[in-house]
Amino acid sequence: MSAADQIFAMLRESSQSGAPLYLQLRKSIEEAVNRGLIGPGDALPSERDIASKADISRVTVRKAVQDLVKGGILVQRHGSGTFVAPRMERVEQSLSRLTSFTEDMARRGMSVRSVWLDRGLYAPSPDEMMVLGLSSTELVARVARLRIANDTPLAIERAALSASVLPDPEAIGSSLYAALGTTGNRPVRAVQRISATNLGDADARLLEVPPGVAGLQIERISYLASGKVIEFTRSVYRGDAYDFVAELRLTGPGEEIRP
Amino acid sequence: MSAADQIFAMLRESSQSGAPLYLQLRKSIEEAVNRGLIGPGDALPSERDIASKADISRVTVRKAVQDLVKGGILVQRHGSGTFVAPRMERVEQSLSRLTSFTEDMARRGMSVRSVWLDRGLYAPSPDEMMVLGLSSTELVARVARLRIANDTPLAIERAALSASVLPDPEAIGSSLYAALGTTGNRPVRAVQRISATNLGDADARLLEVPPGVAGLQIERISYLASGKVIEFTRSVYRGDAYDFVAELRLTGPGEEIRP
DNA sequence: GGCTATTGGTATTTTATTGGTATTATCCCG
DNA sequence: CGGGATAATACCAATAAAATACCAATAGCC
Repeated sequence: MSAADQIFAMLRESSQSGAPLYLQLRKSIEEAVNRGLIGPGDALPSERDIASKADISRVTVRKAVQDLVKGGILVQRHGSGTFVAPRMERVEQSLSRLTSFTEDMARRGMSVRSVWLDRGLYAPSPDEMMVLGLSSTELVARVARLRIANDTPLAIERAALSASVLPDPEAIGSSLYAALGTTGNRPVRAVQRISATNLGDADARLLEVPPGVAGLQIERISYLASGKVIEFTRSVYRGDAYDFVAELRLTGPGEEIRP
Repeated sequence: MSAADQIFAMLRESSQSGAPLYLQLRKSIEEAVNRGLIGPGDALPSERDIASKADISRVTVRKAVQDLVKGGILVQRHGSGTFVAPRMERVEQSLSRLTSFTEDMARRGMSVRSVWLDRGLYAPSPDEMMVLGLSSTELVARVARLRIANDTPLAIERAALSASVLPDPEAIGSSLYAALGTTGNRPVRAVQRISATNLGDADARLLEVPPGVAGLQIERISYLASGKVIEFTRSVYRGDAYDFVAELRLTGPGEEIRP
């Protein structure tokens, strides 16, 4: 059975799903590539061949193929054909996003849980008054938790918010942002600072590592659409067990595709 | 059980409560999002589908959905569907910006200079052969330098490239990327990994800090348009004197949903 | 070298499905 | 009795999915 036939076989299997045709086809091709049925440099059948064999329109085939070209999985050459892109390593698209802790860990197949270290209303510290724009008569809501993946403590998150946007810290569910969303106080922008620090005694004990071990420290200030500061967060991640991955892209001229 | 079914299951559970229908539905959807049963970018069933399955009017469904849209939890696109709102995403940062140590420091008003630690052609290590796709007969170009701002050593950068793209490491001027650009080997994409590490003896001595101090470690793999790996870099920054700032923002609707 | 079949590239249109809106009926509570 | 919240009906408008027809570049043959 030829590699091309494998695509059609997979396509027939999924033909009951009710999903859009181009999505089914895209998935079939993607799988054929991922399983190595067709390797880098191999040619796909022509768009017209795929269309007639699968009994769908060529434009629909094209839509599927185009998506994969945009994703860097396939390469097309006018007048020549469509080929599997000759790359050695494909980057998951999710890497381009700075994901939340829970999402990120779930993607790595880890079970995640949190332990509350602190949840309550306090008189604000001078720092908090300044960053959050509070007066000395207002209160600050502090939320701190230990994040645990597969029974290994990975991070300590400490957030400070104005009590006016989070009057009842005890009522937070699993997501702080979801709780803010229901009251219409959703942040739309944030500035984040990543640095390295040696863990202090208290934090090291919580993270179950010796004091002095390197940790990633992330400070974040979140803003509402109005520009008002809504949240200040300082998190510390165990340096040996967690790291941040980012994908960068250069845009502009010179993006010609290799012959 | 599909994510959509989860919503209906929760809805049935609460159907005895006597609360208004749209409140029950709103809560069901909210919980499904908070628990991660449906993640950012995922589509909800159409309003008509929800209405018929839950056996309530579409306007009632709409009332519930609208509340969540106002709260920023969901996003609707006319003619397209209802989706879970995207979370904060990283603002695109140009490759040159992150790598250009010189520029970054100049912006902070510091004088910058570099000291070459190593520049030459070597037989590749197994790691380098694998990442760069070299055979054992090819050579690898290694470039290492100590970056100094205001007479304080701040970072050690070690890069490895195929000798075919950088035949003469000695000829590099101030910018590695400029040297690559002139030979047509400009990277268009890079994947970068940020983590924390305790500095070893050698690196600590170069950076003039005690051994064991926390450092930011950045590993980067750069790709050409063809997908070929062109460069592998590992840099260590002094954690106490340098940090990375990233701006995040909430992207609006209209982005491509998971290819 | 030039012709031609074959390849990908593009514009336009049709149709089904989606969210958006105005109007009306109903219930509860003061 | 009225006012607000709740819910249902019927219709409008935007979008995406898919098909048709045609344009343009490449490869390969003569």
